Amino acid sequence: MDNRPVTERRRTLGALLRLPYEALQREVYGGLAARGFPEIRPAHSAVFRHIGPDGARLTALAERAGMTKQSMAYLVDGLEEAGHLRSAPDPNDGRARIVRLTVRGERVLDALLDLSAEAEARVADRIGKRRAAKLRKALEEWVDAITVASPR
Amino acid sequence: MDNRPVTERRRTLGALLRLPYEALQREVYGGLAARGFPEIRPAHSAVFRHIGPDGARLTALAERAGMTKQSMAYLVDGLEEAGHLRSAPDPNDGRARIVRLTVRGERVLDALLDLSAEAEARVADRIGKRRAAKLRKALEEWVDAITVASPR
DNA sequence: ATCACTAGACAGATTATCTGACGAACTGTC
DNA sequence: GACAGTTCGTCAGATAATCTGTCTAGTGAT
Repeated sequence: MDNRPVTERRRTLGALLRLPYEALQREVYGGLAARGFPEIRPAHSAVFRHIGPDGARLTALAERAGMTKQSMAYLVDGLEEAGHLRSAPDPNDGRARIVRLTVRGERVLDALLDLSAEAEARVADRIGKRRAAKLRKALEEWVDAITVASPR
Repeated sequence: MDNRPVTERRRTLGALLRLPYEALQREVYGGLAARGFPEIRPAHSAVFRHIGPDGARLTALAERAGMTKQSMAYLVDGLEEAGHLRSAPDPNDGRARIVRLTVRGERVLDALLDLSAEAEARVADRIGKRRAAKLRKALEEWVDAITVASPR
C-alpha cells in the first residue's frame, strides 16, 4: 500500500513530464510567433516532425504521426493555405499527393529546432548542466524502450 | 551554428518528454478503463488533479488548471453526470457552487494515483532504478524552477 | 478483365477548448 | 442603506483537433 500523503502521491511522473512539456511548448511556440510565424500551432508539429526533405504522402504522414488520414489532411490543409507546404500529384501513383515543405516551411522547421535547442540550454542553466544531461539520457533510454516495444 | 544532422537535431527535449508522456497516458487511462472507469478521459484529469477533499469552486478549479471557467464547467458537467462529482451551493456565497468528489469519484482518483505509481515502477524496471530516480529528481527540480517563476 | 487493396476526399460527429456578454450575488465606500 | 465595482457561474457561439464511415479513382496481381 501507498501511505504517502495525497499531495506527494499526486506528484506523478505524468505531472512531472506534463508541466515541463507545457512550459517548453509555450516557449517554443511563443518564440515562433515572435519570429514571424504566429500561425503555427502545436498540432502542426505533427507535420513538421515527420516530413522529410523529399516530402511525404499524406497517408505516410498520418501513419508516422499516429493519427487518421483525415486529421492529418486537416493539418496539412491549414499549412498549405499558409504557404508552408505545397502538394503535387505523385507522378508514379495517380492516387497519391506528395506534400513538400516550401522554403517558408523549411524556415519554420529550422526555427522550431533552433528554439528547442535554446530552450534546452536554458533548462541546463536552471537545473545544472550535469543534471540536464542525465535527464536527457534517461529520457532517451525510456523513449528507446518504448519505441522498440511499439514502433511508430 | 548547429551542424548536427537533422535526425539528431529533431530529438528535441520536447519530443523526449512528449513520447513518454503519451505512453504513460495510454497506460494510465487504459488501466482506468480496465478498472471500470472507461468514461474518464485524459482531459478530466484537470479536475481530479486540482480538487481537494473538501471540494472546490468551479472558478478555483479553472484557475488552478489554467483554463477558462467555461471549459472547466464543461468537464465538471460531464463528471457530474457520470456520478463522479456532486455540486451544491456554497452556503457562504450565494453565487458559488462547491464541487465535491463522490465516493465513486474518490475511487477514480485513487485508481489514477495507483496506476501512475505502477507505471513509474515499470519505467524503473526498464531503464534502471538509479536512472529512474535521477530522472524524477531532475524533473522535480525543473518543475520547481518553473513553478517559482510563474506560480499556478 | 477482374478483383482486392490503397490513397485521399467528403460528410458528419465528438471532444476540448476559446471569447464575449450577461444576470445574480457579494463587498467596500460613501 | 445605496451605489459601484468585482466575482461567480451560465449562455451563446466559434474554433481546433480529432474521430468513424463511406466513397471514388487508381494500382497491381492474378
